[in-house]
Amino acid sequence: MDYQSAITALADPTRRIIIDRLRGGALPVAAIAKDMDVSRPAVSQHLRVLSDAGLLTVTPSGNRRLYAIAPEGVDELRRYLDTLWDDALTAFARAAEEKAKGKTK
Amino acid sequence: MDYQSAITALADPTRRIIIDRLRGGALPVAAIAKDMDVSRPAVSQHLRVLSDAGLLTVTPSGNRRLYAIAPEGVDELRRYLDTLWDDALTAFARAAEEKAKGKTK
DNA sequence: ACGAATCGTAAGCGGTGACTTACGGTAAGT
DNA sequence: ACTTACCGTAAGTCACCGCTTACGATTCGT
Repeated sequence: MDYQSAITALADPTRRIIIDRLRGGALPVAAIAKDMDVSRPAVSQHLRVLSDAGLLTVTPSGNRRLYAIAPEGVDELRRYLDTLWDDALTAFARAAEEKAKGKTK
Repeated sequence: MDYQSAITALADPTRRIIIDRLRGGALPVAAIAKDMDVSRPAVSQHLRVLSDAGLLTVTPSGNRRLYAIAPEGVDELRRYLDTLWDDALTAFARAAEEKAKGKTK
């Protein structure tokens, strides 16, 4: 369960832009860095972080390297948030119930 | 759609610990900061960030202030990750399909 | 009314992280 | 073979963020 590094990776705005650019499918580094307000090496560093977090897959294709979103990595985050959401809901429901009981007493 | 501040807030390890302590229900600041490796003011600052991100609700109760997880804030993150997950899956499937077609040709 | 408890905020400091420039390495084009 | 394109990495700088200490405000207890 390495959702920790995944959420840390997604905390950076630039990295979220990169992720958004990869929603349509795999892209090489140059295409990702095109028309972005940071340099290409900066994008490479971000891709490194995202890959280490398990959010991206890298497939060398001749001269270039194709980066794509790894569904499994995203799913880890999803599962963490699901448990958090469940606990929050049950706690919320119990608090409302106890508050109602306190009112009537 | 303020999932941006929510994911930034959850990026900090100390804030995730705070969130975990609130899974069972609402707690005052002193109870949250108890047996934690940071000072109470630090916890207050983190609670501030989490509240601003919409992840916590604050209800003043006399002398103390009760913090609880806000299900709606968590849900925003969930929805963001759901769309990301969907896009990642469709992109993954299409990539596999095109790769198969390339093989047969 | 006075002291204690609970909590938020201000000021200041230190460390981490994001960025740029510069460079090296590999593959493709001619 | 030589040049060009694509990409990762190293070194260095700088702003931001998390932490502590100190202080002030509000509320409870007696």
